[in-house]
Amino acid sequence: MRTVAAETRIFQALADPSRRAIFESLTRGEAAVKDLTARFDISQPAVSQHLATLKDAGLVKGRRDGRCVYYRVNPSGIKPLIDWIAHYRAFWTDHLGRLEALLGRMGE
Amino acid sequence: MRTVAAETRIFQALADPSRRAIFESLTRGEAAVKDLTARFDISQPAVSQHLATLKDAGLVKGRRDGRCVYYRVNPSGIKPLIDWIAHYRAFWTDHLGRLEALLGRMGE
DNA sequence: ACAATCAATAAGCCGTGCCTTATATATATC
DNA sequence: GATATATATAAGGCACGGCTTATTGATTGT
Repeated sequence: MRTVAAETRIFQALADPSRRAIFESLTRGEAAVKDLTARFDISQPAVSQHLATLKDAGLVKGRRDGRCVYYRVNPSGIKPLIDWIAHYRAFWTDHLGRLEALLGRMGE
Repeated sequence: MRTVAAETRIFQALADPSRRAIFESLTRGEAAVKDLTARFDISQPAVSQHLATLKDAGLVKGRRDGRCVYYRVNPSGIKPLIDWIAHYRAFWTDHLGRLEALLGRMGE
């Protein structure tokens, strides 16, 4: 088994629409596997497998509470992704305005 | 054939290590297919296929000059990716410091 | 026109990815 | 302890992705 770069795991994890939808759903708040299974039109094992992939990429974390396992976004998980983009900042300096506006909103 | 979201195409395009390496190589400057073929240990058709995928995702652009076709990064190509990340900014506010530093460097 | 160079396309192989159903494991309840 | 609920794992099917070699297309030069 080969070691895979963090960026590769993150890009691969977010490349699948179903998995990205699950991740986006979790950004709206913590949710149990059964909640996500109810939300999407795929089987419970499929949801668990997607969550395992997201967890392996460091994008989410799981917490068991009784019978349920609640998943939530790991805020620092997308750091490698941000770092990767920042590394090629020379190519998106034209987005500077957008970023400044973003920083402004974040200061509120 | 199904329509695929822009973010999906971008994530999928950057998920493959070889393809991401080609993209990163292009951030160092324009290059012809033959240059990239010499740089990486894959066949010329493989390089062309990767470039087609990157182009389809809007990440690169091609320009023919004589027999050679030169590819370069499309600066606005990663905008959907930045927008996607920004949409979940609530989860990376802890990276604010890094971003501010980044903006500082970009102002130089 | 012919030959040489560069790139794209075609066809096929093979591994991987995502889904399913079936089963196992863990926890709670009766 | 037995049953029910919640999740994870196992196994298999099937499509897709990335690579190869072979070929075609485009451009240049002799």
